Amino acid sequence: MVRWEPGARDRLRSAAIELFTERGFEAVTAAEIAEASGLTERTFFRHFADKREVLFDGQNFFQTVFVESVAAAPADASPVQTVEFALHTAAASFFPDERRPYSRVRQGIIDANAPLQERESLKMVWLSQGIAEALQARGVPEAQAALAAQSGVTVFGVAFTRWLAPGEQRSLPDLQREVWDELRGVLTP
Amino acid sequence: MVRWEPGARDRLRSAAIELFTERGFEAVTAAEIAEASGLTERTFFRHFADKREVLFDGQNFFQTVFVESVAAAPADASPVQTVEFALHTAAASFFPDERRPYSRVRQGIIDANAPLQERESLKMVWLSQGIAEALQARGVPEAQAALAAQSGVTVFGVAFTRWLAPGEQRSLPDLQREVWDELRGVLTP
DNA sequence: CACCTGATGTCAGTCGCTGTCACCACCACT
DNA sequence: AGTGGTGGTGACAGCGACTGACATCAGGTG
Repeated sequence: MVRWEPGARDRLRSAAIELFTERGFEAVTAAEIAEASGLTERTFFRHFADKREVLFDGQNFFQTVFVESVAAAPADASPVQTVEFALHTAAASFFPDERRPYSRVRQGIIDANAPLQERESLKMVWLSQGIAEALQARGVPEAQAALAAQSGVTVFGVAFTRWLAPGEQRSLPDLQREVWDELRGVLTP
Repeated sequence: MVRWEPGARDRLRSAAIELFTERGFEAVTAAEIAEASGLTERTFFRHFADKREVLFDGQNFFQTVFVESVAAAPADASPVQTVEFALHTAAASFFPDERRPYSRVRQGIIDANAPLQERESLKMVWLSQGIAEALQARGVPEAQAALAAQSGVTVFGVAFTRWLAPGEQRSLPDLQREVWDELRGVLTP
């Protein structure tokens, strides 16, 4: 026997997604998510810093993979090539095609609620800053690092949206390659 | 004689900035801002959708100028040239050098508080979306529009940060031209 | 067996924010 | 002059997000 049912965090997360899908983010209280998981509101806030974070804590792991992949890129790669490599690596490991249905559900919840979009956009800023720092650790000057990192986040954002589009079959890394080419084409006419 | 003291909105905004600067965003309640303005908390929330918005409602005007400048760009300009033109126009009219001290104070408040950074990053997303829509209205395909718009927001962000740096003397439009060149250099080695 | 540890429950409290109703100058119209 | 509409405001009650403080309780450790 165990002290408590294990996996409280996971139970809270899946209960939250289920309830948000049914009734929308705003119409669900933290206490309800906790109750649906057999826990109390106070315990919910011990696992997640706030109600929105229950949808975003996985993103921290993605950022970790991304930043580590920057450090693992070939030493002779240019800043942008480094970001391309890291973005490809992180996307391939974190967003396999099996994850697409879950990502669509999650994105549907976010797209329906402005406060969730705020959190999402801030996480993208942090991702960009994390990549820029990792580039600087490789000796890239700050200005180039910030621009290469932000371009990588731009490409990720556009490619990710395309990946979630109904009927889309291509993998996220494939779409990222496509968007990189489009970005270069747009900026150099 | 007037019914009420006019300029309630402006009084709330300047009282808020003063209090935030003294004690930080979190340590100031909406009721205190209202009281310092000779109003009630309820009236504060009639003028601003939430406590953070008191620092961001001016940004809506910037976006309006930006989007209208996209429509006013020369008809033969490429998507990126259109964004460059609009960014230059909006920055010149909305961020003259006289505004730099105020912008520094405001940015200092935002940089010290994560929820404010969330709002700021969401406004940048909206700005990007607004520009992309204006480009599409000019006949630019969606994919190119999104990438050109997002690149413009990237350039604005980097240039704006540089504009606020201590000792920086150059104008925001000048810095934006510089960053555009850097971005092209980073992406096309 | 006593003690420590860590996840949880309980409770009270603050603050952001909202709905509702009343008030009260000013304005327009008759 | 009277009548009614309008819009900014005050007063009040209430909900939900979040926090601090303290108690509980089962398991591991010595």
